[in-house]
Amino acid sequence: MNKVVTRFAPSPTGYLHAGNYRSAVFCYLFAKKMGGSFILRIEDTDRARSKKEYEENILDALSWLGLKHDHFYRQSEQGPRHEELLRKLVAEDRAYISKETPSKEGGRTEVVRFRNPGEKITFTDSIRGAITFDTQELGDFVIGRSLSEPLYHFGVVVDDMDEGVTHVIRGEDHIPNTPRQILIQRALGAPTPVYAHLPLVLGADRSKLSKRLNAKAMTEYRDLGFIPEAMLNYLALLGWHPEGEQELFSLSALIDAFNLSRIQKAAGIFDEVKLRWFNKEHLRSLSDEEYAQRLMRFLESAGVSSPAYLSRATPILKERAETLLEARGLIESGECAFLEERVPYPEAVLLQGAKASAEEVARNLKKVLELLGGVSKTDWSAANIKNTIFSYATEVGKSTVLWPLRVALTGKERSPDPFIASELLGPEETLSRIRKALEELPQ
RNA sequence: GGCCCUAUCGUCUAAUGGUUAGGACGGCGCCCUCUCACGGCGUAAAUCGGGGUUCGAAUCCCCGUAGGGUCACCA
Repeated sequence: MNKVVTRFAPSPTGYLHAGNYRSAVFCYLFAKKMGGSFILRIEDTDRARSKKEYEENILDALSWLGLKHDHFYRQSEQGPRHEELLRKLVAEDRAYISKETPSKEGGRTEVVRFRNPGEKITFTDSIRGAITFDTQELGDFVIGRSLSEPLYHFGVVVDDMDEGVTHVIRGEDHIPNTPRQILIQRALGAPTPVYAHLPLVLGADRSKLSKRLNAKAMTEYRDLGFIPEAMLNYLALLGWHPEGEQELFSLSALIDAFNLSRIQKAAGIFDEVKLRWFNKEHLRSLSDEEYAQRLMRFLESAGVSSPAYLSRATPILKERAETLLEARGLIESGECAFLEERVPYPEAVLLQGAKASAEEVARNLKKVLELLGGVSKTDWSAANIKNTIFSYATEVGKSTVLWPLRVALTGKERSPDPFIASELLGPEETLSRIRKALEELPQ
């Protein structure tokens, strides 16, 4: 069997949405699973609508997702080849120059039409099985505006042939295009690739994903603080399911598990809520260092400066934010500011949740100070701190110890627990803030 | 409208003739807990309808119905 070659062939006439990239994901996974190669082909034969900006966005999104192409083509650069084959078809009378009365603005008086033999075409779709069309009703469709201006169907067939594409994996909306393309293949003597038409990705309202109405550009998700691992994982599982119940996959695990036979036939809805779950999970599986790095880059690209305490805040952020944007929100709202400097608080807050007198709280904080003094600086971890304090706290009433301790450290009614706060603050700062709290209490 | 595709909890899906129809997200409830968050446990929730075939149908066939796609000198 020939080496597998798949291609993702978007046209740069707008920002691509999740459905488009889901096709790219499947093409990529299948090619890599089979040890084959993955082609990126920009279909820019419509010079009027194609824009460099959109092409760059596609490249940007694909590289963000980690889908590296093995070959890159720009359809507009195949002009001479397309013209050569278009002329060949005309010479063989499989196509002809047709006189037209332009039906709309800018219409030509001459176009190239395919001489349609009008036979029934049956092809086997790897996802849906046999599909039959009667191509009679297609008529002699147009394949070129002129001999030097090929149209979509012709360009696709020539390029797939020349690039050695063996598997065409694309959206279901291309099913009706397939018989025309097979007709052109036969006229050209080109092989017919294996077709796999993917179910569509729908918006929350069950309508087709549309850039204007309900779909974000892929790069917008990056700006919203989603990480590529999560997006890739989510996209792969939208319309495909591996054996077993595992849901969290890395790119290489996806390649390993992927196959065409477990692809869904029915359309699926793009659900941002589930995407958020994947994002949270993948964010958590990052090391603290990696997490801090990504968040720093995220803040930088948004023009926000990273606070000095950012890397220490990671454990807190990981627990509380599902996206990098939420992490940014926590930083900006001062959620972790206590790591930077002591946050002042009214005395009432210190006592509020303790439900105890100032004298009792002072006594407890002194005791905590004494206990913590016995913890070695090299063993200064949340677990050790908890062990050290907990039995005393339990004995005298947890809320009378832990609440004021936590407020002394974080200055807030609601915050991370005092153990993790102590760890992140370090021994000197922790002890100093407890002393400070004691000074402010009536003796 | 013609042609084509599809149909399991709200959503993503498992079960390829025999299961109390399973899992995940979300929802709800309980627990954990000094607060907030995290987490743990539990729970409600589905085979579009009607006919066949079969001892037996979510699964196979037919007919409906519903949804979607497509019918360009766009891709």
